[in-house]
Amino acid sequence: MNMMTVTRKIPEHQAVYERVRDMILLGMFSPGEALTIQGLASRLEVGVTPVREAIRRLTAEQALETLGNRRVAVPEMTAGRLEEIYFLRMHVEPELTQRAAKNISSQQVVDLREIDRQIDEAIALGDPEAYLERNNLFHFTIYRLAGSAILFRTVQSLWVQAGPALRVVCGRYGTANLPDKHSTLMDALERGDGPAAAQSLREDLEQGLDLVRESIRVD
Amino acid sequence: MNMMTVTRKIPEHQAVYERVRDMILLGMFSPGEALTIQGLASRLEVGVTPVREAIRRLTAEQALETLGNRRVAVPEMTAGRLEEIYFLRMHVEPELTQRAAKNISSQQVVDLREIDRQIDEAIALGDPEAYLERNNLFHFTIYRLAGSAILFRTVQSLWVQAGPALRVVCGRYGTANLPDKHSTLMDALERGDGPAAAQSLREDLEQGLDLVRESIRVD
DNA sequence: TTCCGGAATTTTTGATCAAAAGTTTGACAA
DNA sequence: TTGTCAAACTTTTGATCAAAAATTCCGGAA
Repeated sequence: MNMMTVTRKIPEHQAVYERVRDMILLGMFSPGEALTIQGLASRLEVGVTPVREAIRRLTAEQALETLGNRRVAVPEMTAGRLEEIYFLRMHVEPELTQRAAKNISSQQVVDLREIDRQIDEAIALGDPEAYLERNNLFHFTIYRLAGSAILFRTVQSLWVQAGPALRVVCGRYGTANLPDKHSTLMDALERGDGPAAAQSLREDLEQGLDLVRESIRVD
Repeated sequence: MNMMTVTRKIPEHQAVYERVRDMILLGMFSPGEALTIQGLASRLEVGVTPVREAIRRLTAEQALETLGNRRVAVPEMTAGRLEEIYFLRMHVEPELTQRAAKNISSQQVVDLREIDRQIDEAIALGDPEAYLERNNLFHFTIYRLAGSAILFRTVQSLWVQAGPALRVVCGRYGTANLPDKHSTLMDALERGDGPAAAQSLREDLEQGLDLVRESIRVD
């Protein structure tokens, strides 16, 4: 048995997985960009073995696609892929939000409002990096409160898949007209009104979808 | 360029991944059972490296869970997990079925009817292995026709997660009262009636869910 | 020029080894 | 008997190497 609650040192492959996933999530690779194991290994200054394992996880999550010839790449966003991703998001994320509304504390609402303030700040400053990072934190803070591990990880995978395309949108149109349905969402969460929270989220998603759709059409 | 369509030799880690996934899918491990990399490697008569990569993919798909202490195990089925899995299945699988209804050919309907006959045979013979294998083939043959890669892989992951619990159900109650909503489903597919096909599938899923719910409650 | 073929280079893949981490066993004390 | 502790054993992990596979590069033919 293990008496103390020890801070377990996480394995390198796990750390590498998280780093690369966050890099994809924040759009640090362009859609279509090919990744090499060795390239990542030298870039991240780690051995090649942990990178291999991280890559396998990311391909399993469809964050990367295998190119047949033993290579992996960030998938190109197509209209079909986009619709599939948002089909799922549109079903799962409102549900998670609704579940979160049952569990949220008033302190957590305060914290969320602070994160939302930082989002608005990032939009005002035109800082897409910060926007994506804070927006991600905002939503996943809520989703974690739902206490639904399987739905949570499914949504995580969907965000990673959408990440590169989202980044392109921000780069192309700037942060000026990015959606902010967050205040009505938080009002609903504060009252513990699950259905209303879910509805706000649907609208938030719909807005995001429209932006990406537009950006796809242009290509 | 590559003129000929060559039969590319798949890497070992890919083959191992598929083998272990199918083993989980067919319930060859019990819920809660711990798996070791070395154990799998010697059991499958392969090296340890490919097994490691396969394990990473399977944990990413939530087919296996990491036990904190660097070990992996087949997750125990809980009421909460079950509801989450079926929440997703209930949204995604009818959609895939509906999409498939648009694309299916009459020859493919004939093939499906043959698979369904084999399912009935397996039920009659009380052969859970064959039942699970053929039932899997039946549904995924349909899902593949939808031509929706992301939804397809999401459902694949959900089936692997449900696999061990399904196997327990078959083992406990036998194959006698297993659902067969397949004939109405195929009639709908044959007419290209997407909504009706989706509805049959919902009923099929509901029946399966009830069975597993029952088996969880007993534990 | 463009296209083809093959050498040179790079990358992936799987085995193997040593170190780190985790589990089991068994002796010994209470 | 029960509980504790350390030694023995097993497993995971990450680096490294050789072989296989893929890509790039380059010279020569059309």
